[in-house]
Amino acid sequence: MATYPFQEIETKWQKYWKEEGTFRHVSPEISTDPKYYVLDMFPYPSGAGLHVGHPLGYIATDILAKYYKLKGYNVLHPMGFDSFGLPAENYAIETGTHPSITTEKNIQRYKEQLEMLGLGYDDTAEIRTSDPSYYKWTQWIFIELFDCWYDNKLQRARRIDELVFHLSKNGTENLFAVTSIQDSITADDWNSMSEPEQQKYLLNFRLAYLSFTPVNWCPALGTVLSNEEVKDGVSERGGHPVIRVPMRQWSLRITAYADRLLAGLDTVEWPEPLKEMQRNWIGKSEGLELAFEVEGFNHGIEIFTTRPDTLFGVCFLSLAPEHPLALEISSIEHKKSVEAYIEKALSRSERDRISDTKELNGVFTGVYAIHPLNGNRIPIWVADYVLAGYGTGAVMGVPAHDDRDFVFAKKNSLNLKIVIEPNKQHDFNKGAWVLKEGLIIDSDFLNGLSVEIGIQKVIQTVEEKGLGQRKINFRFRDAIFSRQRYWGEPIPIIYKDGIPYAVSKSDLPVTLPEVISYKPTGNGDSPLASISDWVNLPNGYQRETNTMPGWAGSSWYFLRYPDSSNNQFFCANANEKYWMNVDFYLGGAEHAVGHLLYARFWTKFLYDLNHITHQEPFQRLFNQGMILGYRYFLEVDIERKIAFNKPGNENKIPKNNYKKLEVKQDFIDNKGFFIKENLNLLLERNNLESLEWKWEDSNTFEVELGLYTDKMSKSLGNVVNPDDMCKTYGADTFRMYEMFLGPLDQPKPWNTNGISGVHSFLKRWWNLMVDESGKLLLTDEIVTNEENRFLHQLIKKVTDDIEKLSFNTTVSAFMIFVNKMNESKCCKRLIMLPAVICLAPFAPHFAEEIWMKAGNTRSVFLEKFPIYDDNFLVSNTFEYPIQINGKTSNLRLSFDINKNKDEIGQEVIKNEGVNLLLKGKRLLKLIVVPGRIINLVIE
RNA sequence: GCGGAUGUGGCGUAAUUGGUAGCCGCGCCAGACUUAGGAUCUGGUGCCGAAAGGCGUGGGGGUUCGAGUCCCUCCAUCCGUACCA
Repeated sequence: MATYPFQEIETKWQKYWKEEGTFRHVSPEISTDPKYYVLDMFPYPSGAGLHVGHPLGYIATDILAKYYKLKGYNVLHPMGFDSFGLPAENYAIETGTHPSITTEKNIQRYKEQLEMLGLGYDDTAEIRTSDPSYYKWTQWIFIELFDCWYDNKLQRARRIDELVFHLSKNGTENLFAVTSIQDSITADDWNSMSEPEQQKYLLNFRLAYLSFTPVNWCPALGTVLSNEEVKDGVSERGGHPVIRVPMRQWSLRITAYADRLLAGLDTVEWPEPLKEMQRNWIGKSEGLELAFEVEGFNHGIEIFTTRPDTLFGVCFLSLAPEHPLALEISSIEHKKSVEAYIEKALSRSERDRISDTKELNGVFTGVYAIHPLNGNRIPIWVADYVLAGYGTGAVMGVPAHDDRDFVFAKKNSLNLKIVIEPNKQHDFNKGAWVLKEGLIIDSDFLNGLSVEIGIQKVIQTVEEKGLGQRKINFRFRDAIFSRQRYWGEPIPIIYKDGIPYAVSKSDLPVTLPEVISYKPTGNGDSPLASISDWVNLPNGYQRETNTMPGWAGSSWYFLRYPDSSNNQFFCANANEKYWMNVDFYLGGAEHAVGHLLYARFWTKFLYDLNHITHQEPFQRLFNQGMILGYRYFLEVDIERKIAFNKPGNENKIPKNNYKKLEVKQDFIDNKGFFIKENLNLLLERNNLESLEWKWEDSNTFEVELGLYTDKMSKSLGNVVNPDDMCKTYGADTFRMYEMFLGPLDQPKPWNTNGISGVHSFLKRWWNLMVDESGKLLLTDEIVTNEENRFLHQLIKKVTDDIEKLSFNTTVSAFMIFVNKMNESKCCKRLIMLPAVICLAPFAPHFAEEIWMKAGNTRSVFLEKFPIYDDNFLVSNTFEYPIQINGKTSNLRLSFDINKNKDEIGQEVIKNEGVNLLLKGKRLLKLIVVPGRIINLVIE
């Protein structure tokens, strides 16, 4: 029997494709074909190399790319590396190795692995974010952001020049700009400002701006993080605590684009849950902003509410600890306690804040506000459940109709006033009535109105009286853009007397200088700050020493691939117009609110400046499910010193006695059972006394372990590499097996149990077509209708399934096909060669080898994908299952496919077998669904 | 709390979108070839039952001639998010 020489053919064709450039894209100047741009999410080249989870998506996009190529498209399927980032830098801090060296090594390893899998990435398009020829353009885009402001009326970014012109003519009159300040100025005010004053003022408008705001400071990483990089109060990378401290930082005014980021979601084909996550993250809410006067002060406190209908139910006001008026208004006798409270609240870490979200504490300021509509006196409190960064940093407390206000009022013995009539069962001793149902009561001119109408009426009244206005707020914040780290893009800014100016575009890139130490200084300066001859320019100016965050380079990289070596522009217009946007983008859902939001923002911004022609970067997006790793544990009772032979004892023994001991691979035999002799060693590893232990069942030799499934990660030690699999079974088997595992979007634990089945399928196909001497057995015999039907069923299935990304079912369709062909030992040219073309996207080396053996001289990927013919798919009879009252019987009756309902019905009634089934019962109804089923309804 | 997803044999899964539940593969059982098998081939394999037959898509209810699929309700698991006024 011939062996299937996968090792030999895989290296052979990988080399051939590389030399021939088979999978390179064609420039739009030359190509007349439609384009197809497939993209994988940008990987960070980590030192661990690829694990089996990464290729899942890469294989899927590779199949798409190869399929579309066979369909006649000009395909761009590139790969690059998001090569700036913390791991390489942390490694540099530990070892002194320059991050670029580590990064280069890791990239080489990634590339080898990708090639080993037969992934046909276009090597001419490869990019790296840490390459100066790339980050030159990242810096260039930053300068464009610095040079723009956002016009709310035109709903687009405009040049700062135009803003300056407007200010000099009209001041802020008729200016609908997104800005950090509320004050209005006149043209005279503007014109009388000095140059530094003007520049300072303009920072309130620039889309890349410098501001002094509370930021997520991570002492362990020595850097500031964006909201998207903080999870549960700790850093997403490394899990270090994060605290809020005010610092001078670069931010990007992404909030200006909030509405367009929301609206754009309706134009793209993304999974609905992902769109929903972005909508929630942006968090648009409509409400009323209004001012309460403060007794004894001449300025009021602005609050924001989405429930203005409950305005008459206000029992207190709460200010965020950071609120500028919090201390100022406090009465003399309360000043001390307020001060102490604020100090304590501000020094708390984010994690502490989160850990007691149920505890709503606060402190009374000793002063009262005046209700703007009924003149009532309302106590003002300071409370840290009020966030400084949202709305106005102050809220009106309506304990009867808001959960938090209810808890706060109860804790601090404040009043509760009911202004919406709840349903009868509701008990105000137990909680607030928060539903927007019921009629308004005790509220002057609102009495008897519904919530919905009440809201509109209050807003209208308040606006008429000039007390406040309708307002839309967004949950998400401007993105903090500076990092106090070494291994990132330098921010292209220089300071003249403390005022930031953009580096001239002709001086880009601002390259990263060499440093002696990669360590963050810990006082908020980046390592760059210590290189004084880099920082201090000959003309007396200073360079910005912060670097850009990890997401800077990935926010526009998809625009670079179509023209990756252009050094005149980030992407020539013709190339951008032809290739963008990305037809198919595949990656994990973890980028939902970070990368995907920033990339959309930069795309819209570049569109506003006419640099590109598309507003949305990714037309169709798909999230692959994560591949999970297994870890194993053994259950023990530490009190009675018993080890269990089977998992599932958690609830059988007292909680304090129960323990799960993690078992590493070295204590597990090749059937997955625990090796009993290792019990003592395991106990010692877990620092347990190992004497006198017993097995629950000492007679059974096999010990089943419990399973944890979690994300594959180096730290959990559950990572599986594709390398060994590829060596044993070959890349084609590995590719098909990963696809065979199940639907692409479902998370699934990695499990190699089935890989031999996929491998023997390929072997069967090989043996069907190739004899022992390696010669192809193709024949030119006449093809039967049945064989044609099997072939065309296959073509149809593959075509349909690829469009749906249902690759697992495609693999099984190939298996069914080969099983059928094997039954008759069919090796006919007209059947087998089209099937090989179908297989090519999935098992490219296998297909290429057979294709070339068949006497062809150019790659199978230069062929045309076969098209199925419906005429071969239909058979002329259908075997109807016969149901009695909806239950399927054993009886089957064949009828011509073209026979209509009535004809079939007539014959069914006459049929002997049917009458036997009826057992003499009366037939009430006969249902015939042509091509599907026959159902007899009897009494 | 809120939002989303998922639940089908021992396991991974499939089901023409309301029409024969369990395709394909793993595992398991039996057999063939073999010095040997973690190779290959053949047959079997949802569960209960000797069989006839009955039961069966997380649980309960409903719509329908007919429900894995639609509706209501409950449960479990996973993911995201969290004081957003």
